[in-house]
Amino acid sequence: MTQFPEVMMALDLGPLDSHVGYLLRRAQLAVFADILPSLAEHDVSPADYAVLTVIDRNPGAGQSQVAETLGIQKTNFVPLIRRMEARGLVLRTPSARDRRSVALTLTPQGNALLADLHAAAQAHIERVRSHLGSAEYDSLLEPLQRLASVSRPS
Amino acid sequence: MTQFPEVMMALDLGPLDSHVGYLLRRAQLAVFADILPSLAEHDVSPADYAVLTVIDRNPGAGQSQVAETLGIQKTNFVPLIRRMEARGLVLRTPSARDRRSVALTLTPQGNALLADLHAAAQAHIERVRSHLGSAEYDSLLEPLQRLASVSRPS
DNA sequence: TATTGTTATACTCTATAACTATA
DNA sequence: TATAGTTATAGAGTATAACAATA
Repeated sequence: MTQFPEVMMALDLGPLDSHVGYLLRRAQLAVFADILPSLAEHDVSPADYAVLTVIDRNPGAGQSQVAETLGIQKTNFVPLIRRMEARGLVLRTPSARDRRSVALTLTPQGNALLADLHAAAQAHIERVRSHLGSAEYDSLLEPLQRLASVSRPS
Repeated sequence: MTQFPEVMMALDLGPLDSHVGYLLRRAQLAVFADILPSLAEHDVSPADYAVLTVIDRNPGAGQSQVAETLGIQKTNFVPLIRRMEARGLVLRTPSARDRRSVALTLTPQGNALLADLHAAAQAHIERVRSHLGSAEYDSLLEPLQRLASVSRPS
């Protein structure tokens, strides 16, 4: 016979426990919770990390291009990138061939910080990978890429 | 799920294109974007839908119990549940055996609305499923459940 | 002492409108 | 006309502190 548990009994989620949207949301929060402290040590948000990564891989790209790639509105991108410039992580240089746009590049400090962030991210990914098991982890990436590619801005 | 045309040349995402956290985030936004309009027609948020579902499956559960199950802080749960009560979707009855707590149940209107929401959710899930293919979709749920269960409150 | 529900509040994220200077 | 960047602002969503009533 089952006895009443001392801790609170979890409630029934019903159809939510196999709802892809609900599961994606909770899984994303759990995964972010794992890497958040490592990023916070460097005073960096997940969005900051993504921006630094994209600038590193696309030096000279314009603000709106970087913002749109990451699904960040250009209007919300301004304070984010300005803060990084103020921290000496990013260089904003007026483009010569299109004087409306600002070309983004990493400073040496930005590059050094990004190296630390990549290391932290790799350790984080290994934790997630070993939590799931390599096979299950690997099988996860492709479908997520297919879903993620839908949300690309027009 | 409708695919948006790509106007601009996409920048290189570097390691982000296989970063589980980044992919989970973008995938979650894409999937939510698909169901959001259907829910909005009923003036319901994803959180609202989840709350109604859990109350339906656990009639008489207390506020904090429902909130904690869904990872919502009890303090943020108050305006949410009060709005549902005001809309006539939820009944908040003082518990007899613990006069601190408020037992939650659905009204007939809440039940009727939830039926519509479940239908919309089912149609949404079918869109996602056919976008990914059944096999890939099915292979996605278990790892997501494993990840999502990490964030369950202790 | 601990827990349930509550208020007030602040902070982050995200969204919209409107502007400028360039193209 | 359209685009890159900007400002101001409003709305969500989420977080903490503190409290009253009850256990």
